[in-house]
Amino acid sequence: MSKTDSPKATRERLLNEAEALFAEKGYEAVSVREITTAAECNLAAVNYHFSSKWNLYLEVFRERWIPRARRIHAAFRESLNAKEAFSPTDVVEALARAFLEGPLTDEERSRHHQLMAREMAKPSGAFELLAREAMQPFFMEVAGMLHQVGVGSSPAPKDDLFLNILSMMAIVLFYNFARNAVTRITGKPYDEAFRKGLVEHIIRYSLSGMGLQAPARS
Amino acid sequence: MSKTDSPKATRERLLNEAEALFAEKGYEAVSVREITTAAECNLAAVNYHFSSKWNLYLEVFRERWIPRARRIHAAFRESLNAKEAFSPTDVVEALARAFLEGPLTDEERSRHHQLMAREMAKPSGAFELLAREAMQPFFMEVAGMLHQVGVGSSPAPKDDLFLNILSMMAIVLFYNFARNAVTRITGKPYDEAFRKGLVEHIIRYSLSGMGLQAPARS
DNA sequence: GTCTATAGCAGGATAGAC
DNA sequence: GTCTATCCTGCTATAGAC
Repeated sequence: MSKTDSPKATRERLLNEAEALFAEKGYEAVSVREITTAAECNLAAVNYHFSSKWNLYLEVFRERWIPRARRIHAAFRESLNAKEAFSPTDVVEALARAFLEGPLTDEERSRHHQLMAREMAKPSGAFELLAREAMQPFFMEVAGMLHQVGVGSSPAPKDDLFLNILSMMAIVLFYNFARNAVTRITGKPYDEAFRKGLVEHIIRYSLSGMGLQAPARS
Repeated sequence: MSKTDSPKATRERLLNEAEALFAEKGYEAVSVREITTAAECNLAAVNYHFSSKWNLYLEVFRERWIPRARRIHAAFRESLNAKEAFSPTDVVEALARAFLEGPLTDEERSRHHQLMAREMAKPSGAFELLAREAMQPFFMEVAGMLHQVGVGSSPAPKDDLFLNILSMMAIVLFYNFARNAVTRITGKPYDEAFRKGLVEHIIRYSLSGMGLQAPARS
């Protein structure tokens, strides 16, 4: 890349390519050479801009993952604030839509959940960041909302509410990080049409799972 | 290890330690040196017994993962065969119990699902094996059973049945491969008591999600 | 800020003694 | 079957020219 590109261009390209590669293959499976080649810059650029491969990884979470999580959370809140009052059903639907057809492009969604799944499988330094700054607070916020509107009040313990939300998130995560497997098993391509059907499925499944709606069919 | 150990001992130890390490860290993050140290044998043993690190990885699936999957599937069938007739509810419950309190030890369960999650996130040569030999046939078997007893018949399309089963599997997978994250978020240790509660939760959530049971509370 | 060149080390694999 | 010794490749990281 020529020096006439905007000054931060290299750093930004490195973050982009690094995120894509880390999401796809995992930290150890990606080499600095691979990243700098993809970013069309020199091998030494990673150490210049981020001082180490490991810190580049952390920076991907700080500068890309967390802001994106916040965008999703903001989309969720907005769609609820658009209503004057909301029901538990509204919360679940807003949640599913924010994560599955919210502000992200499809590729961003895939990356986002792949990185998340990898950190959940084997938490590294990045997981603490991710949990503290995004997951934990958002999880509590949603739990509070649902509790306030009557889900998870007695006789159902709050523990149950936690598991209900977790299970819904588990489904959202799964369909995003395991796209290859889903395609292989269902035999259907993971395209726009499939994703649309998924959103409906997940909303219905989660609502019923949480006991918020009578089964659609008996 | 002394030469007086049974002849296959080294090979078996290698498979055991390799599986544990691959499950915990992923293929690339584990070195042959790490495996042979854990197995208390010589560095060259991997190449002697398995010819390459990659083939050791595949062998872990062939000789450990697939047989274990079959044990789970067998436990599932047995618990249904014990009944003279079974309902859709029985199928879901048998499914959950086979995977969550079936024939595996807790550590085996963790390994099993970690390896599975890794292959689903980024399928390698092992995924094709795993899908063809275990997941795909079992998935079809369960779908057939549920369809036969009336789930997923019209007006609900069979596609919906597929997603219903997938989502249940997604939840089972999640709670096993993301134990650290679950513990971090819920604040509860992933112990025997927690697991018992999980089984009940997953059965209830999945049954309702599939529209098989009225919500337990309204 | 970007490059080349290279240090320094860890990785997988193999040859050959025992 | 198991070991030691070693090859060679690829890795991260850094020094220093431009």
